[in-house]
Amino acid sequence: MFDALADGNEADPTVRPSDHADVQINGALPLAKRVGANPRELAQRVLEAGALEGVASTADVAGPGFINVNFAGSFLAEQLSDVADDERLGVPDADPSKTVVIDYSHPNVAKEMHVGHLRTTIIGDALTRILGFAGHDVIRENHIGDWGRPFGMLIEHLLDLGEDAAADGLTQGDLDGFYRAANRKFDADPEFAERSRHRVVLLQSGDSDTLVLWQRLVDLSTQYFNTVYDKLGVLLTDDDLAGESQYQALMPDTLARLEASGLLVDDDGARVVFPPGFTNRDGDPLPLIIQARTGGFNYATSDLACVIDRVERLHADLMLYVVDAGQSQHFQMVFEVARMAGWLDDTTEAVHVPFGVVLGEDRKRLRSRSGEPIRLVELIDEAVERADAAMAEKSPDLDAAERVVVAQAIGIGALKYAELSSDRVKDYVFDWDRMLSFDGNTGPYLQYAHARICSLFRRAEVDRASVRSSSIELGEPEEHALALRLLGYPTAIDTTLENYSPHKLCTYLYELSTDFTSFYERCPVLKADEPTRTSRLALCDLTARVLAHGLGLLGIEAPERM
RNA sequence: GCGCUCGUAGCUCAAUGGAUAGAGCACUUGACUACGGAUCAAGCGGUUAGAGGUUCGACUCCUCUCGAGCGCGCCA
Repeated sequence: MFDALADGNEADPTVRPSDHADVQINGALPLAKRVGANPRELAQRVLEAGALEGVASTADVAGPGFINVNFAGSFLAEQLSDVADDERLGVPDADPSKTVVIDYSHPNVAKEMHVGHLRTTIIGDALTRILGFAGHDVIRENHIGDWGRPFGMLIEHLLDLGEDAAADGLTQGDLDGFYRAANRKFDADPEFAERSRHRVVLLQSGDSDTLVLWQRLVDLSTQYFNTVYDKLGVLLTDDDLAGESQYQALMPDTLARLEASGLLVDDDGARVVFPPGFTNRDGDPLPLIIQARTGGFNYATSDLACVIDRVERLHADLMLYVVDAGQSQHFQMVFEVARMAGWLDDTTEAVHVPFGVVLGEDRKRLRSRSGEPIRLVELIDEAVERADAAMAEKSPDLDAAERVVVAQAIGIGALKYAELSSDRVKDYVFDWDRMLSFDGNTGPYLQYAHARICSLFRRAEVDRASVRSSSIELGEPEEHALALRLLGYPTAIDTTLENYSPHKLCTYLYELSTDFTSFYERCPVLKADEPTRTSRLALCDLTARVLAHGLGLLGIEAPERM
């Protein structure tokens, strides 16, 4: 629709929202500079070309050469009815569609899940849903920590406790207790420590009895993780498990391939690769250690094996690693080595999607009063309890069974939305009252806007599907603004995926909600005469659909009443 | 010491190099026997940590300084 600007001139075709009009078009400024013309005159010529006929109600040149456009109501209404008929709400299918492997959550076997896991799990899950809806082929990989030296002591501790007792503790969610007890014994009891070291050797050599015990630990832990995933409502299942153990067999080959490529260097008995540009404390080149002096492999090796596997077996075009920001140098080095070895290139890309720390009110890393990290399940349960208490107070007429379901949706939704609504790379302050507030950029506020629309339809006693194809008139400014916002959904998804930033989608949905409530205050729906009533119902219907859909992409439910 | 990330209203957060830096909370005021007030409208509040630079235009890009967090060789 703005071809006049592009016109083969490589002008910036960007159309963006503006305070001064529905949208502003800035392309005339850079274009004028390139061709040495006066930007205002150029913009004027663009307008006179007449491409906005039937689209704009007003279009004029402003400031240094912006083109301000206000859309004609009839044009917006036409676009809206196309979107209303579209299952995808106007969002096009990705072209090309990529195979995206996304690595997130990755808890450790026989260790508790904490707030850090909450971030990777929630952000990863939202990105999975958004990428999938956008039309990509998404493969989830939960790279659990199920291998390594601690497993010697964990297995011995399992034997000492007896399998049944151990199973009780682990499935009850006392993973830290189990781990700490094993660790204490390891430090205090030389005989236990010796058994543990021997057990590691057995595990690594593939001793079948040991593997059975190891598998038992893994099964108990993943069973527990699944209860957490279930509470959280995330997509991960056992099918997505791709633990470190699974890459052990690939590591000798990874080493061999690095050796064959000539990248591998012997350094003080260890086998390493020196990616350029990394230095250590003393200013010397910093190596990525592939094989330790002891002959053992490192997590760098495992991550490289992982890259190879994802590229060659899964045919990934894009690999996302939703891992805390503290790992960023590690990933830079791993990816650099993978590029040097030719496993990654311009068409096969690996991206670290980092996130910051969760802070307490004191702006320090969130801890419990005793200084321990807070267990994820406790956070989840408290979120639901707090939501339930709010329901009891504010919606006493909701029946008990429904309240249980809705409290889940609101509590979990609030928790997730708080994670997702600020820029993931920054640290964020955890605050129950703020996240559960019904005012501001929160989950409950968005859910409330949706529930109000559902309520409207219950009272209207009309079938939502029947108003869907009705024609829409945009008389009031609030209707116009809401329409414009609704048409912005595809762009919101696009910008969200540009940098894998779910908070962009959150911001869009929040703005949609505020636009809706402004409309709702100013424009009576049920009391309006026809055809305005039906037109407004159609606007409401589309708003609710976009809200519910967008929340769905964030992994958040949109209850019909609350 | 080196590297990465961050620094925006009192607080919590936004702002694909575009016009007068926007929201929510808090504070002040207005609307209501309410299509769910769990709301809406408005006011107050800024040297975007500081200094240079690039640009028609900088919170955004570059350089330096200050401050905070994290990482920096055989754990994962």
